[in-house]
Amino acid sequence: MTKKTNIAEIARLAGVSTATVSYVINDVDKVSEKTKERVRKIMADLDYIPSINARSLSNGRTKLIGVTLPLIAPSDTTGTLLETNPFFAEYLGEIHKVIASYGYDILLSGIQVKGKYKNWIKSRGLDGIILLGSYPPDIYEEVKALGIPTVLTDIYETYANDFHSVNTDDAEGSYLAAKHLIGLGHKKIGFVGGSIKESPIHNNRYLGYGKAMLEGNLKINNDCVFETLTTFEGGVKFAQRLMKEKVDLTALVVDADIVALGIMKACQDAGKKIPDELSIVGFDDIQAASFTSPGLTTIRQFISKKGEIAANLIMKDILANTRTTDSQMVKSKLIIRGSTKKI
Amino acid sequence: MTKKTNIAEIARLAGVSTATVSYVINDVDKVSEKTKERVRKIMADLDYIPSINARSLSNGRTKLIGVTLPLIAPSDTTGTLLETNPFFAEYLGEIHKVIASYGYDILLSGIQVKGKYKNWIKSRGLDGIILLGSYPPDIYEEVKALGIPTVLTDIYETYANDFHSVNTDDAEGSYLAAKHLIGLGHKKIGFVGGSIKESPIHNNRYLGYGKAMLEGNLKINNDCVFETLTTFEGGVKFAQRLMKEKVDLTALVVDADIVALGIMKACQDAGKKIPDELSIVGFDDIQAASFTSPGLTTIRQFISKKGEIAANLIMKDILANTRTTDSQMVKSKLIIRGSTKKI
DNA sequence: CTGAAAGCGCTTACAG
DNA sequence: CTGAAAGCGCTTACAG
Repeated sequence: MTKKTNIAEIARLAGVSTATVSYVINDVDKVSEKTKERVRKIMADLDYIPSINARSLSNGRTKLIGVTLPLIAPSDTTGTLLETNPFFAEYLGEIHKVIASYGYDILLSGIQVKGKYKNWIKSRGLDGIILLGSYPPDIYEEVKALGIPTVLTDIYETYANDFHSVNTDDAEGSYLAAKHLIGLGHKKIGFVGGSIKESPIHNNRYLGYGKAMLEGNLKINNDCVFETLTTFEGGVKFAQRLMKEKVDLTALVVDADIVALGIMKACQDAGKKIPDELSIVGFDDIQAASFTSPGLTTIRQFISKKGEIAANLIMKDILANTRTTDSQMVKSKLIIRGSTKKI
Repeated sequence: MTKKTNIAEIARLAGVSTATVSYVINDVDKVSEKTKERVRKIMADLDYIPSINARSLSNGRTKLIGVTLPLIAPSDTTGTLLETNPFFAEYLGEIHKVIASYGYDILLSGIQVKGKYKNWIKSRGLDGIILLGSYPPDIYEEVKALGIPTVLTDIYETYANDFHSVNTDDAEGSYLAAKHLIGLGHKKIGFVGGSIKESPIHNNRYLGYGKAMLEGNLKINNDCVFETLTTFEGGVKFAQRLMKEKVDLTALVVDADIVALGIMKACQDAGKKIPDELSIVGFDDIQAASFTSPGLTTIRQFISKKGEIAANLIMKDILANTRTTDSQMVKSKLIIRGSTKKI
């Protein structure tokens, strides 16, 4: 490895000061076109690339944005999360795409220990952070104290108002799902969701379903609302219970594709035909929703749209050095495949 | 925001020099236990966290590792890649897990323009890079010139010898797949793979299949070896052709799950029963392989194992400041689900 | 065991 | 339009 060329060497070769070289690098309008040319030529010849690191130290910007994933179970890692939930990968990728166009990079992390997270942000000098999913409330206090641009994703809690936030219109999504089933003539429609009482997201999805049922003059009782873990296994177990208890439903609004796929698989493995004996609508439109036969009718979340919005919100604050708090809602859309049928 | 406390302030408060504080931070064995205690106490009280950035500038280590994804099509982004190929997400996550335990972080990138990639590495001062998948040959020249620890993944080409490399035993994998089918009594077994001639990975998978066929005294002719795009759509199109041309095969060794899933879906949608009319074995064991009904019999790649190895190889070189070139091969394993059946 | 000081590679008022 | 110099927050020989 040849010794790294630095700004001093460029300055020496160009016969100017390091300040002037710096101005050229940053395209500060203080240097004559002639000098600029000369300096640029030398930089190109020496294949000189300024160190972002050194720049950060003097101007206080690292051009680094932290993206944080919710490690809930002790066994969760950023790996298992990225692997099992396609949402994160797509969101992450879209953020990367936007911020890379500004010369920014992403630093990935999960949150394990509370204080450690804050220290990580400080030690790396992150310019901003984007949080995916929800965390223990005190995390938000910590983040707020940091005072850096922050975007929250899929958070409905009140502290969302202290930051930028990006959401999917969850209620509208399951409303569309239920409406679709009602339009197909279904009357006994169940709802399957994650912890409805504790998670505002799941609760909103439940409310959208409820609204559609109400409009359709259909009854909701305790026998048609179910809670499961939001995993494939959760869906499998639910379906097994459903079949065993012979619950009398012709259709299901499921608030996550991963669960809907589990239900579908368990039913099919047991010989229960989808959609002939049971219509199913999912939520998310993950890639695998189109892999099954029949394909899963679902509510598409425009994840990349959300990622793009999140990235732009944070870049706006970083570049303008402001601390605004926008809240944006992204529409969802019904995608009809083969898992739903007229009754 | 309160003003950032720095090492000078700690030194002042503790009545020592900044050098001493630095020694305490780095746990250099030069300071008396008593002084250490005092300094540590003050650091804790002030919630002081050293800037990695500043440290990097003086010691030359950024504690940053670049992970690079192969953007092949012009429309590829890190996002679409992470989303459509679960391999990347899992690999990335596992690397993250390992290096995070050393206080390192990951910087993500795709390779679009050649020179830009090199400049990115230089400007960020990355301590090492891990490349997933294959790239145009000149990229390897560039990377080599950089002289930083580098790990290649799934590369068989000769330049792999200049770096660390991690591979799956591809040939063994499809050998196991074909053996399984032969054991079930199949004789007319086809192979479906990506560009067999151009990609050593696909070629190796093809060779494994060939070896098993040979051992089983089964014929391979041009009518039973097929090339497709390694995408879900590629699988769908192949299956449609297969059914239209009424190719006389009872089983398929497919060299990627994503393709196998496309084949299965197209067959099922057309009323062709899996595994009754056609047995299928995939390769990879992506998450969706267990979502379908029947589940996909496949060859599991131990992706997280590969990620762990890659991360450890690079950390070893970084910490010891060496440039070694190990080459590691990870075994694969047959996972039997419902897509294969005795004939 | 502890400190003074140079250095890492930049930026940025300030002066001219 | 250009430069001298201080500063960003650390580390690290070197000296004692």
